[in-house]
Amino acid sequence: MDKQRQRSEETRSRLLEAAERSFAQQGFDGTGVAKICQAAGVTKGAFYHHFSSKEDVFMELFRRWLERLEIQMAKLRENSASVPEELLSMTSLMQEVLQATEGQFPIYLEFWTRAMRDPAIRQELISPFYRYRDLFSEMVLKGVSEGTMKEVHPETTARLILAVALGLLIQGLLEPQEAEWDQVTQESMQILLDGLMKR
Amino acid sequence: MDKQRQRSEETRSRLLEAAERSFAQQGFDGTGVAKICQAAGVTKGAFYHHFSSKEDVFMELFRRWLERLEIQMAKLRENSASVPEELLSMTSLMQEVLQATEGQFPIYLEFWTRAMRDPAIRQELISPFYRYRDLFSEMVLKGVSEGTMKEVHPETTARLILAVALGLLIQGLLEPQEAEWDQVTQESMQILLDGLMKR
DNA sequence: TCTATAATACCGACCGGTCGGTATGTATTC
DNA sequence: GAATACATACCGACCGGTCGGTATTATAGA
Repeated sequence: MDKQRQRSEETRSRLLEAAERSFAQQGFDGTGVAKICQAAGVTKGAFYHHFSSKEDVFMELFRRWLERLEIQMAKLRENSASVPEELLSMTSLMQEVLQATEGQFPIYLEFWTRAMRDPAIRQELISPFYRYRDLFSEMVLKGVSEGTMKEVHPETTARLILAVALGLLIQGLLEPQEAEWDQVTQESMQILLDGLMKR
Repeated sequence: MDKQRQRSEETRSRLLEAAERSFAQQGFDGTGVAKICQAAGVTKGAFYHHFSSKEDVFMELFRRWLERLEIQMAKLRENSASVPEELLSMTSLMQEVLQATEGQFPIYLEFWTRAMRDPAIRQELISPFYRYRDLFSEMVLKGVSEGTMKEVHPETTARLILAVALGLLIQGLLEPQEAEWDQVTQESMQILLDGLMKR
C-alpha cells in the first residue's frame, strides 16, 4: 500500500514549505540549502533526491504561484451580473488575494526580480497580466455594448483597472495595518465606476 | 589646486555607476565587489577606501534614489491651477518618471526587496509614499472645498490616485513598448477625474 | 623655493568562511 | 534482492573583507 510514496510526498512538501518560508524571509541568495533542510527536518540527501538544484525548488514555487493566479482569474470569470456589479464584486476577491499574500510579499518580489533577469521566466510572469488585461478588456467591451458603461477605450480601461488593483495590492502589502483595505478597495472601485458608467 | 580630491571624486562616482549597473543586471548578491572594481577600472583597495562595505554602496544608491523622488514631488507642488487640472498635468511628470526609470527597474526591485527585510530601510522607503499620499490628500481636500470635486474621502482617494500612478508605472516598466503609456496615463486620469469631479 | 614629512589615494595578494553540489553508504519498502 | 528514500561526509569554487605596501599630492618649515 505505497507507504514509500506517501512518505516521499510528505518530505517533498515539507521541503517546499520550508523553502518558501526561508525564501520569503531571507531571499533566494540568503537562503542556504542546508537551512532549508534543517527547517524541513531532513538532510541534503533528501533535498537533492527531490530537486535537482536550489533553482529547481524556486521555480516549482514560482509555478505554483502562477497556478494560484490562474485559479483567482477563473473565479473572476464565474460572475455574470452586469459589468459594473461584476467589477464591484471583485473587491472581495482582492481582499482574498491580499490576505493570501500577506507576509509573503518578499518572495513575490523575489519572483519579480528573477523574472526581470531571465527572459523566459519574465514571459511566464507577464502572461497572466495579459490574461487579466484581456479579461478586463472583455468586461469593458461587454459593459459598453450592454449600455451600462461609457464608450471608453477597452484596452486602456483594462490597464487602468489592473493598475488600481495592482497599486492597492502593493500598498496593502506594504502597510497592512495602515488602513481598512477592503473598504478602500470598495470605495476606490466605486469612484472608478462613477467615471466609467453612463448616468 | 586639489588635484587629489578631483581624482578621488571621479573614481568614487565611477564605482557608484559601475555598482548601479551591476546591481541592476546581476542583483546585489550576484554582484561581486571584484566585478564592480573591474568595471570601474580600479581595484578593491580603491573600493574599500571609498566605501566601508558592499552594503554601503548599495545604501548610497538607495539614498540617491529617494532624493530623486523628493525632487519629483517638489515639482508636483509647483502647480497651482484648479485641482483637476493639476492632476491632469501630473501625467507628463509620470512620463518623465517612466523614462528615467526605464531599464533600472531591477535595481528598484532590489531596493524593495531589501526594504522589506530591514525595518529601518523599510521606513525610509515608505515615508516618501506617505508624503505623496499626504500631498494627494491635500489636493483632494482643496478640490472638495473649492467645489470642483465631489465630497469623497480624501485619504482613500489619495490612495487611489497613488495606486493608479504606481500600477501604471509598473505596467509601463514591465512592457515599455507595449502601449503608448503617456496616452494611457492621460486617459486613465481623465476617467478617474470623471468619477471625482462634480458635474 | 626647496625639502622633509605627512596625508591621501590606491594596489593586489591573501584569508576565513560559506555554500551549492556530489559521492557513497544505509535502511526501509516493494 | 532490487529499487526507493534518505543520511553523512566532503569538495572545490567563490566572495567579502583585510592588510601591508606604494605612488602621488598636499603641507609646513628652513
